[in-house]
Amino acid sequence: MSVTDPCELPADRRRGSNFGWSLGMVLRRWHERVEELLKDLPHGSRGYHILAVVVHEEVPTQGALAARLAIDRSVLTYVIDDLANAGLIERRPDPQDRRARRVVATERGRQTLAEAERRVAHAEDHVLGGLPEEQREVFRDLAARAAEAIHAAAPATDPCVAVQSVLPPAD
Amino acid sequence: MSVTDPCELPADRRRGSNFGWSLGMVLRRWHERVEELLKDLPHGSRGYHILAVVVHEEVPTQGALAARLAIDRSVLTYVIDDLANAGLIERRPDPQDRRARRVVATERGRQTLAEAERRVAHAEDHVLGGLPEEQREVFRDLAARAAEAIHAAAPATDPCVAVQSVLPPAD
DNA sequence: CGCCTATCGTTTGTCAGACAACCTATCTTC
DNA sequence: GAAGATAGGTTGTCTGACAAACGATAGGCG
Repeated sequence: MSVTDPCELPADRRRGSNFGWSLGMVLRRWHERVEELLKDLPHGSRGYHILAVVVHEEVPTQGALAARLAIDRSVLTYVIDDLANAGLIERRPDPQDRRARRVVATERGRQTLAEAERRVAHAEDHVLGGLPEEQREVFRDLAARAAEAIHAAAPATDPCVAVQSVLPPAD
Repeated sequence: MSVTDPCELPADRRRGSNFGWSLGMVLRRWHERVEELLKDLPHGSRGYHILAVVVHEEVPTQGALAARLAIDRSVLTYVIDDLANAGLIERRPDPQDRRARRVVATERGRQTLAEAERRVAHAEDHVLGGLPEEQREVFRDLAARAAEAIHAAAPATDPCVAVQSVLPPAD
């Protein structure tokens, strides 16, 4: 096993952009940790995100919630079911529109979220352990702002990308 | 779990740490874009990452490659198959160990990667369009370093996490 | 009012990717 | 050379994402 040490590559640039890989790596680890921590929160990190939005933001309907989190409506259905069964949120009929359901947090839900957030914050520090303290905050902040911007510009459509082969023409 | 958290969280994070969501958001968009751009590179971003490592780093064997990218060996098998079929890399028997295969890039593979990297870099700027120019580089850099650290500390095991319910005791 | 279309939430089915288990060929050790 | 370890490959299972269809209700319009 004589591996040329990968650390001897000084030029970051030479290795090309491994941004996608890096993000995937960090996210995967985040997921592992959080999923472990929130084992008995219904649907783990999924449930966590949803609960967080329900508690912290005033999101009128399930549809709006799906839009806010950029997840599929059909997913919301059963996650909310289970969060409701766990007594963390409630699904109430909207008096103005009987098609819609308003999702509100229970007190238990609020408590649970608070505890979950403590744990997740801790886990995140662990995940970002490779970065010095102050840079973690920077990273988190940049991620949040990048994500927010992406989410705002939701339609992923960008007609200006001319789809053309990466491959050089066959000789 | 005594909780006067030593690291008093800034009010910013009271809104809940949506770090995981943010990362997911950015990564998802990255994926969409890149997958589109590299449509005819076998296995898209997957093939891209593998090709990048094969070209830029001296990775001895398939197993080492899998370890480097932290992906499953069984995935490598067919991705490499297809990259090889596309004439981008070659799988050569290792003269020292006939079990092992050395994976080397072809000239065509190198050209293809160069083109792919151009496109991906462009796409990434687009994905990070919500951040001002100089912060994008910071973000990329932090991501890379965080990921590298995570990858170095590969075993996700952390015995210090006491698995305990997030939910408050049922009344 | 009766009809038409859009929207909300839900259900169902399909598909791809992740991962474990197993297999064969080869190397290493004793 | 027999036993166990390791490289690569194959197979099967399971999960999660997503599309499509559905019932219920709202709003517009004749």
